[in-house]
Amino acid sequence: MTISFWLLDINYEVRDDHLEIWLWGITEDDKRILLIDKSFKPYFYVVVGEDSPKTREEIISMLKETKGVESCEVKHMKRLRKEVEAIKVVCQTPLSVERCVKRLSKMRTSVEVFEHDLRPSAQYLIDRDIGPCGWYSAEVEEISLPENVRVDRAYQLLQPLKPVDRVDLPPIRALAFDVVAYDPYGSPKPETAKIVLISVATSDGGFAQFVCEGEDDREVIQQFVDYVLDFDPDILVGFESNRSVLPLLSERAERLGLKLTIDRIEGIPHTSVYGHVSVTGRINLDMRDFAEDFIEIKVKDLRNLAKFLGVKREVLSIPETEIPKLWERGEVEKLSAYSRSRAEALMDVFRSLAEYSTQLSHLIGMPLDYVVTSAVGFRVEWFLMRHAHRVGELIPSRAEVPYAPYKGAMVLQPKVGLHEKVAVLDFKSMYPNIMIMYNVSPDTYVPPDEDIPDEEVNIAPEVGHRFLKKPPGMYKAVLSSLLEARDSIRKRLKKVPADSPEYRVLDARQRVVKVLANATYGYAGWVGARWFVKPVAEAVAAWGRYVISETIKIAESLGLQVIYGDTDSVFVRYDEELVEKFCKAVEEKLGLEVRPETVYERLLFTEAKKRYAGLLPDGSLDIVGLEVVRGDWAEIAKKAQERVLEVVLKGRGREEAIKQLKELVSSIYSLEAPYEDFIIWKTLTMSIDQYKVRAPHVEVAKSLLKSGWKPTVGDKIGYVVVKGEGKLREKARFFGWASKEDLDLDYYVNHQVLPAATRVLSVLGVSEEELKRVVGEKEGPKTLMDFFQQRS
DNA sequence: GCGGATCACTTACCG
DNA sequence: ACCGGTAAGTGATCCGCG
Repeated sequence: MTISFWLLDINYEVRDDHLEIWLWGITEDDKRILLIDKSFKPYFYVVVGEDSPKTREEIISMLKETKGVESCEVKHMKRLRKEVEAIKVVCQTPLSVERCVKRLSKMRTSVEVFEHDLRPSAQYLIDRDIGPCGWYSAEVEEISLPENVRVDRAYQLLQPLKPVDRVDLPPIRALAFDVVAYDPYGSPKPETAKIVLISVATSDGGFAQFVCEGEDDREVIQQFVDYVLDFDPDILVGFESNRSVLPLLSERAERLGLKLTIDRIEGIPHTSVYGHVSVTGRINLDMRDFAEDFIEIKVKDLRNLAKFLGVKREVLSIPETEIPKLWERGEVEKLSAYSRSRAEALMDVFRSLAEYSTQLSHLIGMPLDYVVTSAVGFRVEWFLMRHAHRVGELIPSRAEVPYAPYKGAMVLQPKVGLHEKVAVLDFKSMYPNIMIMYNVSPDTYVPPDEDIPDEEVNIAPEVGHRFLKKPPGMYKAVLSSLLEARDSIRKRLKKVPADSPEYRVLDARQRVVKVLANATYGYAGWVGARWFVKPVAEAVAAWGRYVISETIKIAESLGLQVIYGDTDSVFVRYDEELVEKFCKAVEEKLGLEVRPETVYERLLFTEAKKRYAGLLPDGSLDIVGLEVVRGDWAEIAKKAQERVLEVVLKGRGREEAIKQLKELVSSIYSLEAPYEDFIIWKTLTMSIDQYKVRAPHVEVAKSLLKSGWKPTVGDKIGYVVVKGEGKLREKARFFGWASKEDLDLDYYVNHQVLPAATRVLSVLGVSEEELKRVVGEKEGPKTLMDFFQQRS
């Protein structure tokens, strides 16, 4: 029989020394199914070196007598530019693959192995060219449900899956959950914590809450498990569920003698690659991981993510350190409202990202939960591996390569000052297009020791690396398809209102494709990449520098004054006619498309590169690189700088800017400004003991650690600076442990507000000393007496 | 032993 | 666990100084 379904998840099982691929799907008529494919065997390739003391035949016979090897077959493959004869070694299980590779390495013979480090489910998806989150039809035979498997029906797959041409989503059931834990000693630890509250919101509008009433949290956890099994979600939606929530729940359950059987095989969640928690048969999505894709969100909490995605619902916020206090005081209602708002917001967040994430998974071909968790480099690599497989290119195994820096992009020194009417001319996807145009790729690179006529290669400027003009390399093929995908998304984008959440999601999606295309260059220079070839990255950067310097020459020859430039853009005095002429000339001479992306009414440059602010025609400000857009400055300083910028760019003069700054400073000294505006947020990028200097946020993290909290790598530490003697690090306090009255206001004025404001005002000739003097003056009426004195 | 100059470390940004 | 280029603050260290 033939069935049609949407592929949700994939995993593998080894039964009686044989591999089974398990495909979890959703059918059109809302049934959950499991398809078992017993036809797939894990495999790897061996290429025998020319200098190998052992012949290919000897190696084949050695492999054939290794336990678990099914077959060895010599296949004609490609390895970079060369045609090679590779032994395809098909094994019974991943374990037998491992065994073979170990034997080969012991032989001390010159062989290269390929694909031995791909997990079976990954190899299956690549081998069969299947992308998760898409529709497929399958020839199947219904079988009885395997033991403990919780689906409507199970099948054995008889023939390879065939893709079905439809893009809609099936009726996905999603369950969002929020967990509140109580630990008298700080961060919830399995030994001392108890789960006191779990809120659950479902895609059909359901809501439930389980509150701890007894001695321990046994019942709460059991109620949650029962609810999950009863609702039977396809997707579990959580926040920080990978890093903390699910591990905590699992361990608590274990300690209580319970099993957190929330998957579809009556097993328990298990941590797999990249710290992701797998729940077999379902997709476990941690919305915290999504936040990483949105660079606009500085402090990546649920509230900010929801806000960014246009979620209307209010997300209540309680600092982590307050939760134990509330529970101890019996303020369950507060906690319950807080948790409910989070679960429901999570559901909303999921709704607004469902389309985006599934498209991403399908486009890259990675399972949904991995694609969200994985770093950009792995997404690029996955995409490349699928392409390689299609064209018979061997996928290299990951190797350890030492770090090798190289020269990157060119950045011009900006012309300091306030400029009128400035156009920014951007190259459209410069690096990808350079790679396409000059066919720069690992499989087109010609090493220096090879003899080849000059007319057959493109030679990179400065560095001299050579790349075959023909045939097209991997990067050219892959990038062309990505750029096309982006264009089609952008066409859809134009049909959607610009202020709708849908617009933002589509926009994010096209950005992901763009990021993926742009990351291909970064991938090429990443030492961890399977296809790391330094000359590829080096050549692309060199061509980039060539292109931008030629572009500057063209601009200047046309009489356009270049004010600034960075990597793939030039800033020029705007002149409609000249700019048009310029774009044409660049395209003609360099073969790359350049376009005026924005025209600023006014633009301010300090002497620093990568930092400027411009006034757009619609009256809004575009601020780049300055403190306003940085997440590690106190809000109060950012506000001050933004105000000053607005006044200056809108031409209201430096006196007005200084006046507004004075107002702001006095609002600091009078304690009118809200406490949150004084918090400085900095990321803990290493574990605490790895730091070589005692930075303020690290000292604060240490103090948190002392009182039982466990700040972990990646956490944003929020601190304020309080009155007192000594170094800054001695005056930094966790924001939850200080109040307005403790703040060292002079620090904020002299080290936050004034430097940020001076950065801008110095362009207009105001020095920090002058500003300090002016701002420090007594301003405005303070008392009745002052008031009358001023008027007289 | 002190205080400014310089270096090193750290974070976050740009494209 | 994507690249190099860049700014900027704070801590750590250097160095002259009778």
